[in-house]
Amino acid sequence: MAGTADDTLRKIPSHELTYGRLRDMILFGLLEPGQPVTIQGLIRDLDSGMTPVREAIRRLTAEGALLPQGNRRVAVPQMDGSALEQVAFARLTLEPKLAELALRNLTPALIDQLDEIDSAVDHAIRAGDLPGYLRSNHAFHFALYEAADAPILLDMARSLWLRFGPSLRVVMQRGGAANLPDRHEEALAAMRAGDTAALALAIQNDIQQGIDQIRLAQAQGAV
Amino acid sequence: MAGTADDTLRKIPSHELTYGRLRDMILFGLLEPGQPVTIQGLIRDLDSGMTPVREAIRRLTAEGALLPQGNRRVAVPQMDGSALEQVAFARLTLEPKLAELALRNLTPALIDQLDEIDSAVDHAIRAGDLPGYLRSNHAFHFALYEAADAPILLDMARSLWLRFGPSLRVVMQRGGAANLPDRHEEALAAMRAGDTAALALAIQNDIQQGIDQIRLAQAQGAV
DNA sequence: AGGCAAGAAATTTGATCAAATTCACGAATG
DNA sequence: CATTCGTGAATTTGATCAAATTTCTTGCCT
Repeated sequence: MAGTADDTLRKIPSHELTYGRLRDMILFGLLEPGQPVTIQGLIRDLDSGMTPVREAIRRLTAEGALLPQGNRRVAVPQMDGSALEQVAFARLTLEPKLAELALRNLTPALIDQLDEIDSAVDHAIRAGDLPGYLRSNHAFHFALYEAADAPILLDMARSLWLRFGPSLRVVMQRGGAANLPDRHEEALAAMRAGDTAALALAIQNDIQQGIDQIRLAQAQGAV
Repeated sequence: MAGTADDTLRKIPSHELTYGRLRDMILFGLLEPGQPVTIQGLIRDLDSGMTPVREAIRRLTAEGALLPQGNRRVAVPQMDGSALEQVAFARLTLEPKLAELALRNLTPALIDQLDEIDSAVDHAIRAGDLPGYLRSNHAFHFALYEAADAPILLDMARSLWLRFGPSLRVVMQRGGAANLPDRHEEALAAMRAGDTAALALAIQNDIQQGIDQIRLAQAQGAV
C-alpha cells in the first residue's frame, strides 16, 4: 500500500459535504435573504440525512450565515445598513492584515498561481459570467489569505464573506458585470515588489469597491 | 390573555442549555487545552442527549472554541504564540470599536449598572476569587458591548473570548490575583464624560494588560 | 344572508432519542 | 515489525414526540 495519499483520498463524512454545499449556496448568493431554510427541505435538496443537515445549519448559524427566527426556524439574514457598516469595518481591518501576513510567505510559484486565478476573474468579468466571477474572486482572496498562516484571522474572514454572500444577489440582479471590484493587478504587482503597504492598500481598495457596490444597490430599491 | 409573558418564560430547548453549559466551561477555563472532548463524555457530564451534545460541539467548533483533530474527535485548542498574536490583534481592533459604538447608547442607568458589575470585579480581585473575577469581568465587557447595538461585531468578540478562555487557566494556576487587568474605573470615567477616545483607550489598555499576562505565563513554562 | 373573527383540527416541521453502521485506535499475534 | 482483530466512539438512519403554522369550521355581528 504505497499510496495512501490520505490528505485528499480520505472519505469525507456526510455532514462535511452537506455543510460545504449549503455554505456555498449562501456564499455565492443562491439563497434569497429572508427565505426560510427548512431542515426537511434541505434533506430533499441536498440529498442528505437529518443529522448532517441539522449540524450544517448549526455551524452556519454560529458563523452568522444563518439567523435564527424566534420560532425555531432559521433564515438567510437581511443585510441592512448597520450590518453592512459592521462587515465593512471588520473586513477592511482584517483582510489587509491577512494580506500583509501572507506576503512574508509568498513564493514565486504561489504568486503565479494567484496570477492564474486572476486571469479567470478577468475572463469571467469580460464574459459577464457572474457566478464564475464570484467563485474565482473568492478563490483569489482566500488563496492569498491562506498563505498568511493565521487560522484564527482566516476563520473570521470566512465568516465575514458568508455574511456578505447574500448581498451579492442584489449585484447579480442588477446585471452589470462592469465595475465589479478587481484591484488584483495592483495587488499582484505589490506582491512581486514585496511592497507590504501597497498590497494592503490594493486589498483595501478592492474591498471598499465591493462594499460601495452593495451600498449603492441598497440605497436604490433592491433591499 | 393578560399573562403570556412569553419572552422569558418560554422553555429553553435542551440543545441551547447544553451549548450554554459547554460554552461556559470553555469560556472560564474549566477545560484543559489539549484535553479531548467526547460526545459520550458530555452526555454523561452534562446530563443531555446525543443530538443536543452534537449540536453544541458543532456550534463551538464553528466559533473556534473547539478544534477538530484529524480523527473525528475534537479538543480544546492549545494557544501558541501565533494564535495569541492573532487574538490580540483582533481584540484590540474590535473591542475598542464596540466600546465607542456603545457610548452613543449609554444611559445613566446603564452606566450605574456597569459600575455595579465593576464593584463585583473589584471584590473578586480583593478576595482572590478567580472564577468570580472571570465571570464578572466578562459580564462587564459584554454588558458594555451589547449596548453598541452591533450584533455582527459582538458575535466576533464573543468568538474571540471563547478562543481566549482556555488560556485563562494558566493565569489561574499561577494563583496571583494581583495585577489582573482592571482598567474599568478609567472606562467608567470616560463613559460619564462622554469621552470616546478615552473610553477606547481604557478598553485597549485593559485588553493589552490581559494579553501581557498570558504572554508572560507562556514565556515561562506553563504552555 | 353574507362576511368576519375566534377557535379547533390537521398538517407540516423541528427536537429528541434509540438502534445500527462505520471508523479509528490499540492490543495481541504471527 | 507487519498484520489482524477487538473495543469503543463517532456517524448515520429511522422513529417518536412536541411545537407551530395552516386550514377549516363555527358562531357572531352587520
